[in-house]
Amino acid sequence: METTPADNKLSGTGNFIHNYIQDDLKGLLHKVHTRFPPEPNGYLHIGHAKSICLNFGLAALYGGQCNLRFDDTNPATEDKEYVKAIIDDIRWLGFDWADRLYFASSYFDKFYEFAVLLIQKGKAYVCDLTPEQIREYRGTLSSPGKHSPYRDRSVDENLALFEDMKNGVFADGSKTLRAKIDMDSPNINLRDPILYRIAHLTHHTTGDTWCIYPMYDYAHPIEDALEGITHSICTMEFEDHRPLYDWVIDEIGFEQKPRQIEFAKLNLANTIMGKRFLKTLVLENKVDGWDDPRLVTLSGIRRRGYTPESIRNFCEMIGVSKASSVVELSQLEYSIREDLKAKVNVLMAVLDPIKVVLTNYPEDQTEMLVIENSQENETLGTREVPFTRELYIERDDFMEEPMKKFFRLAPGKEVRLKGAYFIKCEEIIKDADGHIQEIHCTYDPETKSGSGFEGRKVKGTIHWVSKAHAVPMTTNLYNALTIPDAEAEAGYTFNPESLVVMKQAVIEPAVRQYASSLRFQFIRNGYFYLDEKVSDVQNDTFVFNRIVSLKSSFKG
RNA sequence: UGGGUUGUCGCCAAGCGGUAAGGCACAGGACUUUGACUCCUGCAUUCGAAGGUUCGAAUCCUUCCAGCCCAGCCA
Repeated sequence: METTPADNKLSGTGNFIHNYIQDDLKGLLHKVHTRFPPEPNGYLHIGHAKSICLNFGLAALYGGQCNLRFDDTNPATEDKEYVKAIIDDIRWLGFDWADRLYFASSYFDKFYEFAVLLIQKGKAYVCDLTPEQIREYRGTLSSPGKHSPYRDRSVDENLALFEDMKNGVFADGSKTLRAKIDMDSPNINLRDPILYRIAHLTHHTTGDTWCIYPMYDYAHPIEDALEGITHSICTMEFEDHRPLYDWVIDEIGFEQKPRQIEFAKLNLANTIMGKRFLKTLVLENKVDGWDDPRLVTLSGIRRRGYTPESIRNFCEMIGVSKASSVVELSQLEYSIREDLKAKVNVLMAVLDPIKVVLTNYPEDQTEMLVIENSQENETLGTREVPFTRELYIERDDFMEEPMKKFFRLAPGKEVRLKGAYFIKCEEIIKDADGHIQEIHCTYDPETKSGSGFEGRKVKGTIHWVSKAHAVPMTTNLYNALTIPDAEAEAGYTFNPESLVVMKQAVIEPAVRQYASSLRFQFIRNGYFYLDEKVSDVQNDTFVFNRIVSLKSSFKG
C-alpha cells in the first residue's frame, strides 16, 4: 500500500515541526494557525519560498489557516513597491490567504496601549541613554551589563515621557522605551531590550501619524497573539529571542499563547541570497533588475522559467530541520526537469549553427516530416517539420577529429538526423583561414524515419533545422552568478560569464504555433522559457531563457 | 572565555531503546531516432569522538571535539 507524504506527516514521520504540532493537537490545541510575515523591504527569494511553503503547507495539512502579514515596523527600509511584489510572488507560488492580509502597522495603536500597560506594571521604562551608551551598558557576550541610570524612573514619569515620545517632543535617538528584564542575563536579548524607538519618518501605510515605532521583538509576539497564531515559525537566528517573545506574551497577559518554532533557513550551494549583494548587482546594472533570470529572487526564478509546482516540490523534497545545511543546485534542477518532462513540447533548435549541405538531395525539394511532440507524453501529438537540402546542425555535433567515444558527425561517419535520414559526412568546406564554412554530406533515402529500415545502425541521432525555414531567435544561457575569488573580501565576485547570449540560434517554424505554451524542451539542449518581457511573438522576435540543461552522461 | 543551538552516506533528511527509511548526486547495466526519459543494480556493520548504563544504544548518561547564531534605537 502506498503512502503519500501527507500520510507520513500525519502519522508522525516527517519533520520536527509536525511532531510538535501533533503533540500540541493531542493537548488543548484544536487548530493550527500560522503566518508568513515578510518585511516589505526587498524582494522575496527562494529561501522565503521554503518558509512560505512551510507555513501555508502546514496550515493546509492540518486544516488550519495561514495569514500573510507584512511586518512593517521599520519605515526606514520599507516601501509599498515591495508589498506589491511580495504579494505577486506568493500568489505565483500558488498560495492564498483569503481575507487574512495584515500589516503590523495596523496594530500600532495596540502596541502603544500594551506599552502603556507594561509601564504601569513597572515592566518598561523610558531611557535617555544614547545609542553608544546603550551598547556600552549592555555588556558583552561574556560579561554582564549594568543598569541604566533611568531604569528606576517612576511609573508616572515614564508614562508622561512615553506620551511625549509619541507626541514628537523628542529627537530621533534621544530616548527609547525599554523592557525592564535583567541586565545580568547571559542572554543578551534579555538585557533590557528596546521596545520602541523614535523615528520621524513617513510610514508607507500610516504616513506621519507616528514618530515612534515598535521593535520586532516587541511587536511580533503581539501580532501573533492578536491574530490567534498558534505556531509562529521563524528561522534559527531567533532562537535566543524566544525567551523575550514569551516574556512579552506573558507580561501582557495573552491567554492563548502562540508558540515560536525555529527552523534552519535554506542555503543553496554557490548561490548568494544576501540582499546587499543582490541590490548592488541591480544598482550597478550588472543584472537586468530584480527579475534577472540569474537571480534566485522569486521573480528571477519565475522569469527564468521555473514553475511554481517545481518550487513547491523542491521545498517539499529538501525537508525542514534545525541543522544548518547547504542544498545542492542539482536538487533544484531535478525538481524542474521532473515537472516539465512530461508537460512540454520538444522542438528542435540549434543554438550554435553550422551549415550542412546534403549534396544528393534535390535542390528544390521540401519534405514535411511528421515528428512526435514528446516521447514522454503521446497526448501532445505530432507536428510537421520541413526538411530540405540545406540544414543547420549544432556546431558541437561535428568533430573534424573525433575523440574515441564520439557518436555524432565526423568525416566519413554516419548519424541520424532526428525524424529524418541517415547522413554521412563526405567533405568539409573551409575558408582561407581554415575555419569550417559548411559540411557536405550525403543522405540515404532508404533510412527515412518510420520506414522500418534495419539495414544498419547508427550510434548518434542529432537535431537540425532547415536553413530555408529557420526562425532566428536569441537564447540566454546561464552560468553561476559568482565565481570564487580569494582576493575579494566576500570570497567571491560577479561572474561576467554568468550570462551567455546565443544570438545566432535558430529554431524550427513550429515555434510560432506553439509559442503560447511558453515552456519547451529544445531537444538535447535543455528546457527553455519564452521571455515575454523581451519577446514579440507577433513580430517573430523570440528570446528564450534556458531554465536548465538536460542531464548528460556524455563525457566530452 | 558567556548564552543558545546543531552534528546520521558527497548533499538534503527520516529515525524518539529493539538492531540505519527516502530523495538528490554518483557508478555500473538494460532500453533508446534526445549520450534525455524509463528500468534494473550498487552506494553508512555504522550514526562527531571516547567512555558508561542495558540482553540490546544513532536513540539514555558522562566527558570531550567541531560547526552555526547572539553584543542594531534591523527583521
